[in-house]
Amino acid sequence: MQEMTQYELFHRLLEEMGETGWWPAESKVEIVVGAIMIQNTTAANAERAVMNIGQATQFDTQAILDLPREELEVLVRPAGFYKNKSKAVHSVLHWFNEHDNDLRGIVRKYESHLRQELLKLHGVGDETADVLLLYIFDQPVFVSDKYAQKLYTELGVTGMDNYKAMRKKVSLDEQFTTWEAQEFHGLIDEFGKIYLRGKGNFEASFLAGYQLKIEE
DNA sequence: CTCCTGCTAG
DNA sequence: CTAGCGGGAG
Repeated sequence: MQEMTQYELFHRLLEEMGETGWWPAESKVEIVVGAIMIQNTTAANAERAVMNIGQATQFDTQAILDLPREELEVLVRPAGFYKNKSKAVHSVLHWFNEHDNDLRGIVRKYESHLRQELLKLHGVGDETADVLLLYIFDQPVFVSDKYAQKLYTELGVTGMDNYKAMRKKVSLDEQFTTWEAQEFHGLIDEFGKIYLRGKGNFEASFLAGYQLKIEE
């Protein structure tokens, strides 16, 4: 059993798999839309809905907000949960609009309360809030999605069962830059798609036999 | 805890 | 045919 820190894990993943370029999107609005579409859905289904919305609106905030609810729902449909996700897209973009789409201004205004503010938006829960902090507001946070929970559990970290316990236990090592934190999440998910789906796959991976050391 | 929804890998 | 997705709300 070899021990490694989160930062060492990040570099190991990067060496083995290469840059992921996460979050793959051409604009912040597309990232917001994608972050909501992906909720409990496969990437292929989410991508269809993202493309639908892009074709209809070019990811223009006002164009999306101007869509009648039923039209937006039709575009979202392939990603599933179309009513909730349509509301979620609307609530987040409407909130951005109220702040003149000034993302830096939002960060300055809310500072350390930003996460709590995001959680108030309909359709934004723990994970999506962290995804937005990481890819929209460029803050180096750890996103504990299902793959991260599975990976950390495989690496011997206990108490990964629910988000709050996890957030209390796992925070990124200080040395992570925002870009590294963004890549880290992408790498964990790309790793997860390959090695954390069926059983026995992890044992066959390049991370088998490692223990993750979490700093207190 | 249950429900929300579409899609596909197995 | 069902299990399970890069979750969230009530």
